Amino acid sequence: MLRLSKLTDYAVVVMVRLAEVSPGSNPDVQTSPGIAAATGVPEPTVAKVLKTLAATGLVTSQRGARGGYRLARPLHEIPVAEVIAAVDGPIALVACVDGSATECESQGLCPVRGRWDPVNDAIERALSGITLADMREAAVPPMFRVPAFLPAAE
Amino acid sequence: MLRLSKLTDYAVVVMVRLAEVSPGSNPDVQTSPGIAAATGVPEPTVAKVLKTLAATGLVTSQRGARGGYRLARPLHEIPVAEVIAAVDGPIALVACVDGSATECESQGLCPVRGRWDPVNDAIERALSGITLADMREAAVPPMFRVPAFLPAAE
DNA sequence: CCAATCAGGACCCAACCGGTCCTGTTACGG
DNA sequence: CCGTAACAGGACCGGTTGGGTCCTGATTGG
Repeated sequence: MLRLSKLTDYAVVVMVRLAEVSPGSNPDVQTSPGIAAATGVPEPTVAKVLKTLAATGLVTSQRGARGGYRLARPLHEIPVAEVIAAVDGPIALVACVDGSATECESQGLCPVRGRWDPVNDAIERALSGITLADMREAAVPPMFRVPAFLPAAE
Repeated sequence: MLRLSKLTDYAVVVMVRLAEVSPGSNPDVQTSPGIAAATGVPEPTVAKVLKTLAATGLVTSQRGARGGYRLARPLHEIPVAEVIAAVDGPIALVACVDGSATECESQGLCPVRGRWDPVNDAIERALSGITLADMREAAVPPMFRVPAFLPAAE
């Protein structure tokens, strides 16, 4: 249940990687192929995710040669809710949440008419309280952290 | 995002209807066709949902002639989380939550290894705090409440 | 004994998601 | 000034999964 798309998962991975950018290294931006190599996520998918994130302003992009992506804000200022909303669309568990009044065919007797709203709100709040920084800190013991290498393909 | 299946929505509708059972009327159980007629949800779908709910013990069933379904517990004792878990399976946002260690192909560098757990837990808690009774009370002004009639089909 | 109703499958269709690719457009660097 | 590297933003296609229907038992009341 509550299946959120794999793309969202990738988005988190990519953004965390974006934050782990070489401390004071050459460029302050990272390219799609670079991130793909570092994370193991297929390159086209990385590009797609990055483009989506850039469209919503979660990351900023630098076009042209020597271009790349960069975090718009530090990890601890980015709630998971924003990432999810950016990739998967707005937080909404069921089809008839608010906007679409024309949806319900049996509108007269639909007993949940907007009833999921408190649930949505509760989840929204829960998700807004967790930032990407929290996700980086938590879980995974440091011993499992890999420095980021490996060409991913073959 | 966070798309939960339409079946879950139906489940809530059906269970609320099950609770709105005629106060002290003829049978204390309701049949699938009856609920379908009252809610507008297609009858086979209602039957399917009811069977699933019965399998998880959220509703009890009476077989044979004059049989039907009945709530196992009052609405205010049933958190939405239980309904969701019953219909849509366990609460898990991403594929690699805990059990499956063989999932991650690029296991060595998967940077979110179990990182969604706190998020899952937060949602789980949020969902456990809301009961079906809350959903019935909230939203929808009483003026929109319909007594339940209409054969649904034509 | 018959009819009504639940039980539990199998099954099919459609929508959506994941993933790839292609064609601009921008800007750095020589 | 030109070539190249990288983002932008589509279109597109295939696989998976959920939504929905139906059929065949099993059970119980009249």
